[in-house]
Amino acid sequence: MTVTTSFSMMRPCFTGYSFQDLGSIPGQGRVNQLGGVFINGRPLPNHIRLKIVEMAAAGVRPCVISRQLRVSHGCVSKILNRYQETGSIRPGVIGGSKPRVATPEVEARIEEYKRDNPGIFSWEIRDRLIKEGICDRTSAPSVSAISRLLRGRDSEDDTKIDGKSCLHFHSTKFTRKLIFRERYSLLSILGFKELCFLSSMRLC
DNA sequence: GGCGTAACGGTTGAG
DNA sequence: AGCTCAACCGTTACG
Repeated sequence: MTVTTSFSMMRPCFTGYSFQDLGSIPGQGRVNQLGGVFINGRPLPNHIRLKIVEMAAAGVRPCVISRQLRVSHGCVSKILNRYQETGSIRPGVIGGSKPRVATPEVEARIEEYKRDNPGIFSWEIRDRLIKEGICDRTSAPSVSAISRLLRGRDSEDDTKIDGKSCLHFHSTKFTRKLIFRERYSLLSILGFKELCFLSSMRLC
C-alpha cells in the first residue's frame, strides 16, 4: 500500500522547515535523544510526517520508524494516531482563538446598550450580554470585538447619507469580516479544493 | 524492548 | 501596537 499526498494534506500556511533551513535560523534547531533535529513548538516538516505514515503503511514498526527517522516514539505515535483519526498527515491549526459570532441580534443589543448609556465600557456590554442570556461566556464577542464594533459605529454616525445612518451597512460589514475569518480558518483545516467545493455547494 | 500517554517548555495567532 | 490566552507542537519520562 502506498500513501499519496493529496492537495488537502498540505497545509497552506506551514510547508515545513527543511533541515538546511535550521542552520539559517540561529538557536532554533535542537537535537533530541535520538540525534534528530527539531524546532521546539513547531510541527515536523511534511516530508518527515509523510515518511512516518508511509513506513507505517508498509508495515514498519513504530519503534523502527522512530529510530530510523530520529523522531521520538511519542511523536510517531501521535502522528499515526492523528492519521488514523483524520486521514490527514497535517498538523492541527496552531494558535488563534475561536471566532466569536456576533449575530445581528447581538449587534442590535450592543447598539441598544450604547444608545442607552453612551459612556458604557465594552467589558460592561459583554457582561450584560452574558447576564441577560443573549450569549454565553464562550460565544460572547470579545471585549476588543465589541469596542471595534462601537468604533465602527461611531465613525459611521459621522457619515450619514441624506440624513440616514449607514449603520446597517457597516454592521453587516463587521459580520462579513467574521465570516471571512471563519472561511480562512476552514481553509487551513479543509484545504483549498474542499473549500471551493463547499462554497460552490453554498455550504459555507 | 515496545507502546501509550501525561507533563513540560515552547510557538502561534485571534481576540 | 502590544498583551492575553487557549490552541497546537515535539520531546521526555514513566508505567
